[in-house]
Amino acid sequence: MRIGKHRVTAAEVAKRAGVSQPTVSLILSRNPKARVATETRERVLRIAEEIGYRPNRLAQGLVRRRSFALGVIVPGFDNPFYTSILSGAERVAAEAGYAVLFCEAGHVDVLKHLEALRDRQIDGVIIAGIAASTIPPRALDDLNVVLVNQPSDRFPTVAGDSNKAGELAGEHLLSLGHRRVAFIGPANSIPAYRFRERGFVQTLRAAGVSMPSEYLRRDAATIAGGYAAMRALLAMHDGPTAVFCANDLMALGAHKACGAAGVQLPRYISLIGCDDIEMGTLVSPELSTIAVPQRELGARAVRLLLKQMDEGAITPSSQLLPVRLVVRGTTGPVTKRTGSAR
Amino acid sequence: MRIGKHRVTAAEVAKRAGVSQPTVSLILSRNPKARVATETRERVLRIAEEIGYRPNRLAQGLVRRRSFALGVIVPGFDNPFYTSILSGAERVAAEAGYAVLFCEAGHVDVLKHLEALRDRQIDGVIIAGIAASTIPPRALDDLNVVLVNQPSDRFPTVAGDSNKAGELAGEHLLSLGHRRVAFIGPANSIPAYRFRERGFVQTLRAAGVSMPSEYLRRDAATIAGGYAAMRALLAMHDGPTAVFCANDLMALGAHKACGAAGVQLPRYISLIGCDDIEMGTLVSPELSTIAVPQRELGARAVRLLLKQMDEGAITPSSQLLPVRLVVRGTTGPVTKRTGSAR
DNA sequence: CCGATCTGCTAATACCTATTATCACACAGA
DNA sequence: TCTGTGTGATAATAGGTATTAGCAGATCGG
Repeated sequence: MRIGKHRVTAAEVAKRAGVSQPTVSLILSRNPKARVATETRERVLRIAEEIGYRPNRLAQGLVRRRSFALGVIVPGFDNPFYTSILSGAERVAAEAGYAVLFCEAGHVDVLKHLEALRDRQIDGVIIAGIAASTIPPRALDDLNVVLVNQPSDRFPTVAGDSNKAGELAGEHLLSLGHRRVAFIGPANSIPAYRFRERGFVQTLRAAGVSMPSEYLRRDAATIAGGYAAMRALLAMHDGPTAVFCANDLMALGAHKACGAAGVQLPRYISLIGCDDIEMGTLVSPELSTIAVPQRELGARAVRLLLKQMDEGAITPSSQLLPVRLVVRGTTGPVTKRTGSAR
Repeated sequence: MRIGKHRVTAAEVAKRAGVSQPTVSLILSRNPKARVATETRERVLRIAEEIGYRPNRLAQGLVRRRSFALGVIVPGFDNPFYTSILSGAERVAAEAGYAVLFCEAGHVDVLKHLEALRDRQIDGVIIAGIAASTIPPRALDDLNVVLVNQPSDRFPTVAGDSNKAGELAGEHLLSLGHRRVAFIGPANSIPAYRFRERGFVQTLRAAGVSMPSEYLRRDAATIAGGYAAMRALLAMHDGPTAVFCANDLMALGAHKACGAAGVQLPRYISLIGCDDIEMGTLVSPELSTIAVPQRELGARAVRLLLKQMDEGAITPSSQLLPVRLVVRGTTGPVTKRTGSAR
């Protein structure tokens, strides 16, 4: 095993400065209770700087029972939505001197990840895109947790307003005159997707539009899933004139299915997604969607976690971030033809 | 500051088992040199299991001078290429019991990241997408480093065969009859991009095709960069009939620029990228590209790192992974018209 | 001149594990 | 009985920091 060269320790700084190690520690940790002569402080700081002393965070963590590291658990990297969250989280964490231990569920069981994080005396965990209800409650005992995009009465949460997202999508399609409207969502749904669906369906119902059960398609929350679901809708005799997808990835799959079937968007079908990932602007026509502030979700989750740790209180607060309708090219007024354009 | 409940320590296991803490440590760490009575071993293991003992990795790291954590530094998450690498790396690392500290350059300076990793007694670092030559050599002293997608005589590397990628792209375009061929690449280039460019240009030259300097466009390695570069090419009087982009992100930007300008692909222009990210299959026509095994790059980088650490030797080996031409919809035979289709 | 208070620092210890040296003991051989 | 040899455990310590209690000396009030 390769071992790095001799590390500079606080004891070494102490020796050179002619003081004791605790004095160095007191000065470096800027403990306000510490009374240190200005002259001594400056000498120690100078020497520490000179020989490049940096406290060993492992030793620090051991004695302070704090590792200055956070864990972020996401379902996977296939969906840019989560990588953006991660990106936002890492920025804030790094600025605050925290490391981010990143865990992809799916590769390794979530429980294993949680155990590994616990072994590292992790200071807090952010869970995004995984339903907390699927995690045994005691696996999260004594852990600082912040959930992203799902409600909880046990942990603080940061979420985009999923219900509102569904409403906006519904209102938008209704305002364009659509009445035969379908929904494509994932099979075993995490809370955010359920809310999007609910807000959508309720908005339709409030307008007197009901969604037949065969308009409700469930498949994997991936491009392929959206593709398959849209194919099924296109194959119907009385297909919808508009489709709302639970996330942009599925919407892009649906977009592709329309392209493959020669169904023009938005002429024959209006399509709207949710998330606002960059990929949506690459396809033609560009994807209409509901924008969710992904980076901001990650950034706020970390801030909330840090705050929670400092205060020591688990205040199940929940932040709901606003979402925004983004009209691009895949939604348009309903046409007089039948929805099925095959 | 919130502190977790009493942690189960080795000392506690020892007390309950009626042995000393070192005995527990010897048994749990499966030290082969340790001679322990079978009866004692089983008792200790049973009790450890019962009360849920797990060694504190910070304490372990302190004494063993090893943290069982790796750092991965990537330029950012905008490019799925790097998230795939990260994903591959995380899988292998997690299976081997290593944590992945993930660092996004750009947010925080690379040197800051490296210092932070060092403070955590990191066991090794994987650097992807950042030219090692831009990092002060001594910032990497005494660090186990593996570079991804760039050559080095100092560190082991894992890379896709970038030169070959350029050659494949060149051969493909030549075989379709193209002679007016352009290249779009990033401005300040990391090595992989330079090799792609070189392989491409040399292949053309070997076939007697030279690339005029105005066909060589440089811009940011993003969608926007590719878009701008392609716009410039489209605006030319004698534009190219085929374009090779240094990565898929730029190619997708170029794709979009063609769409916006009403230039049909591949009828008026053939377009080929490099990387093979999933987004390439979403656009229509789908993007032809050179596939680089991204997950495999990440996975191998970790394996190489682990091997290097175990052996204690810095053997600057380099693995070159094969790349593959993927013909989709954006490349086709050259037509008789002039390349400029505006 | 004596206790009280303050100042600036250090001794001692905790955090939790891994590792080396050593010890008590039993047993075999001479 | 004494020496030698395993066997199975432990004592002691290291690893690098933070923290609490306390100490020596100075200053001060009475």
